[in-house]
Amino acid sequence: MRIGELAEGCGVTAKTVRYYEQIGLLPAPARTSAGYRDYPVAALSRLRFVRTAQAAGLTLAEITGVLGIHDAGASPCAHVVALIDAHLVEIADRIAQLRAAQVELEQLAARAATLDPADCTGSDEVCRILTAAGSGC
Amino acid sequence: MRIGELAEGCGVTAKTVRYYEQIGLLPAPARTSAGYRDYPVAALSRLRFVRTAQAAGLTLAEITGVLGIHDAGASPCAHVVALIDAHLVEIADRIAQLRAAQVELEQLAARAATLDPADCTGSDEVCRILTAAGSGC
DNA sequence: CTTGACCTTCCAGTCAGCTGGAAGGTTTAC
DNA sequence: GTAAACCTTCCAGCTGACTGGAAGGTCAAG
Repeated sequence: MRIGELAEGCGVTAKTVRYYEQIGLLPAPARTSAGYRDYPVAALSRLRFVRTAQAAGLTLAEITGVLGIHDAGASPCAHVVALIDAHLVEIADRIAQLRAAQVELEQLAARAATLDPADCTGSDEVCRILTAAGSGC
Repeated sequence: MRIGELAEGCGVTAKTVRYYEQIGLLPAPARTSAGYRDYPVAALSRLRFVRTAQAAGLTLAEITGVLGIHDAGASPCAHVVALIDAHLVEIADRIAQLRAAQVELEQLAARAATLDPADCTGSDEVCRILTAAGSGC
């Protein structure tokens, strides 16, 4: 199978496949006499796995790790479960952060509605909507 | 005021201040005879504004825009309100995405609990926990 | 007078995951 | 035979917000 066929079969570009090979995510395939990459059918399922794992939120580095464990003949289950748990924690954190930002921005929007632009132009401050906001720094 | 003092006064590094100047976020200050940057006290409030706006979720490019409007003598209120609204939409989208990912991962974790690693080692698949997951590709 | 903390410029790299383009070789269809 | 579609390598760039380091100049304290 040539690279374009493999790529199309998984919804990626040939460029992406070469990139995956370059970073060690996919093994270097055999070559035809003309130097074209010649993939076995099994490459399809490996690449599909990569996309699936990526869709589940794993990074390419993590997927490389999972594949490495698999290729070493071991079962990556425990590793995968740990990765999933770690990602769940990350996602929960990120949602909490976004929620906080949301509350903050909604307050700013509410504040903006009470301000008259005409009151701001002469001010030293850049923008009164934002100035008193974070109060960090 | 020297760069280190300004930076420390706002909880950033001198490198960051130079970077902000480089991308046009902060104006180039006066220099001492030795070539050191010499900031007016007002630089503190401008830099603080940058950090506040950043904490509110605005990108440096957006903050540059807000400052530009201010420096041109206009009131950036309407612009700021539009930015805030846009960010609220973005945040809502992002939270929805994360929630979907969360549900997906929780299902995977639940599935993992029902699988026996011993069943996997001999398989052609890389990992049964993930394989049937996304079903995309 | 020397030590150390501070400052300067410039160049390059980090993270992640690709993507674009140049310059050239191969295969396939008409 | 020729045009289009495919393949190859290599190098560079993108996003965003910095950060690291080299090589050198300056300032304040003891």
